Amino acid sequence: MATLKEIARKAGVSIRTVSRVIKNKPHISEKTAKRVQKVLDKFSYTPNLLARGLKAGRTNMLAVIASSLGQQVLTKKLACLLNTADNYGYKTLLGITDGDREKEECFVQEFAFSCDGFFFLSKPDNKNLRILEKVSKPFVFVDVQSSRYPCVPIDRQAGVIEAIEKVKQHYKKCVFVTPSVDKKEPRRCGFEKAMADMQVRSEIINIPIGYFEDGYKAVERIGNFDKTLIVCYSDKLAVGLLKRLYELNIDIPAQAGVIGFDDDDYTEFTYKALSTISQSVTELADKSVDMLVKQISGKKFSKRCIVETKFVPRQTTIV
Amino acid sequence: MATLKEIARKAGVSIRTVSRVIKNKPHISEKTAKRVQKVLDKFSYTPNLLARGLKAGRTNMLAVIASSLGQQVLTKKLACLLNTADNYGYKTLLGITDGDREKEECFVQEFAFSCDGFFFLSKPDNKNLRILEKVSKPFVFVDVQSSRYPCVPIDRQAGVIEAIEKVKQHYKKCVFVTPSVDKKEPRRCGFEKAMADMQVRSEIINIPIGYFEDGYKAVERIGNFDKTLIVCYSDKLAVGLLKRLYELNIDIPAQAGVIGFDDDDYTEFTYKALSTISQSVTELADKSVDMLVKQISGKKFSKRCIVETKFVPRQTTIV
DNA sequence: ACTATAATTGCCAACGTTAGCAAAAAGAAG
DNA sequence: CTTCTTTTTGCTAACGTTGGCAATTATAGT
Repeated sequence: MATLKEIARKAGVSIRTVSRVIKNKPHISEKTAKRVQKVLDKFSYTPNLLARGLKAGRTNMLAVIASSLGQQVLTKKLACLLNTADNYGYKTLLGITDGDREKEECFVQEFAFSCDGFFFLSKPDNKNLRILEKVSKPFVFVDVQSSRYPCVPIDRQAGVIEAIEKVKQHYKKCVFVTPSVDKKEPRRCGFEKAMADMQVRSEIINIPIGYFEDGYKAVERIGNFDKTLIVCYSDKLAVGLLKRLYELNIDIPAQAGVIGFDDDDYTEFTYKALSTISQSVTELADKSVDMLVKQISGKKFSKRCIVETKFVPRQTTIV
Repeated sequence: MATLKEIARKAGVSIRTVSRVIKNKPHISEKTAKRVQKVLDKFSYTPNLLARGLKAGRTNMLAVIASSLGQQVLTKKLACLLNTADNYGYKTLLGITDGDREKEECFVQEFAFSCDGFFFLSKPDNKNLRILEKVSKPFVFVDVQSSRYPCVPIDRQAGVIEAIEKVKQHYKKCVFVTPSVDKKEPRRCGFEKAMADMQVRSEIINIPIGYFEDGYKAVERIGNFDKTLIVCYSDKLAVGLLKRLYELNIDIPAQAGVIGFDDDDYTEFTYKALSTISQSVTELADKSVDMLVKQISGKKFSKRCIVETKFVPRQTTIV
């Protein structure tokens, strides 16, 4: 862990000269450059990024604030974000908040000087917005809809509508299972819009959370299965539900069709491969990183950039 | 983003005094302290951690170098690590290498000054060990067995032996399905040891990778199912396999028993809940963080600290 | 050989924080 | 009103890097 100063001494030149070699700046003779380079290599010099960051006022690091790593899609988004950021030459700090706004605030403050910008994999909120204002660093809300702040939302509503459109003719009744009570939640809206132009019975079932178990239990509340299409808020929900349908010996996809959301990797290998709605995670990452990097470098950028979803029909729906 | 200097000016005192207030140091009158605190609050001062780190030579950050975020267990380990580190007062840098040793090297160099120590969620290797020596920062290999370096290995062998012991009396034949060709791989060793004292036929089936699909395909190579116990290298493998067994209408757990490894969250909700071998992820994180923090603070620490596994019997084995 | 010009190199302050030490102010004792 | 002690406060250098500017050296032109 040699410093510039030590290298300079060993090479018999000044710090300034070593710095020039490192930064590949002109105004240096080839001979000196070579000699210095040799010493640099020998001691395998690594620049101190703290010092650099302090001097430059920028660090080439981005921070990701996420609420958890429990959801597979979320992890996928994170992985893509890191990968894309790396391709843009940015390293990454990670803060997991467990949904705790205090922690979120704390991370933002801690990271404020150590990074050039923030990604939020959680919803905006008065608290984090106020903090963000204080630290005045660029930020992007990933997978969030907002009219006021830079964001890259996912069009879940369209995904649900597309899926239902593609399979509706085979079913006589449609059920939407969701843990969200928010009437504006996009998946729910999608379901309701799709129902509007259909002559079938429909129902919305609210369940506690969105976990496997809740799906499993939700089956009892759906009642009879006679060409019933079950649209689920998440894949986890759908997979739990699927297990109960197996136990009840219900014929899938004839008696009951099931559609999940997220395209988790295991859904292709449930006993009946789950039809689901997939989000383009790489596109999400690309757009988010692009938006943040543009902000950082002061370029023009559009504050909102929608990512599409896609219906992936498999064995739990009739095509 | 006010600095000490600005605060000092606004409060009409010197930098040194402000610093004293921030660090809660003595030799300051209560009156002055209060006045300064007020200004600090007003401008919501946040210390510049780059400057602090530079001065102090330590940053209260740890770096995690992981090969990928694709595996659910790996993500769980990462999440626990971050959480535990946070409880110890350490923030975290994250580097995903995709198994690329070059990238690994690059991350270590980049993070060298920005963190106080490293976690490796990947195997040791001449390359990373050499780099680590150069940067001379403490490190811990998480979920890795090594006799020379600080590590927290998981006793997979014992897990497999325990699981087979508990169910063996019900089966006439045992099969181990693995993507690893390494004869020393702990799960394989466990299988072979367990077989040694059994009067049953046994077989090891090697498959390309360890993904769902490979498990699905492996079924054809197992042949007939007459009280056959299938022990899998991973849950993904087991779940893929399970799907094929469903399609072939094989009675589980009577005709075929299946045991996975990892305890991924979806395994509880496959059509037959998967019996699996679980790793204590929190214990792994606790021990790893403890080991690294002790190293950093120069305390004594044991270089090796084994984490146990536990058989979780569910519906795919006869108990 | 002697300037004039160009090429190469080095000094130094700054980024924001910290802590040792010295200076100043306040209080106590004579 | 001194003098001595104690408390409070401020000056300053350092951490490693960077870049402006000045200083030095080499090169060319007379």
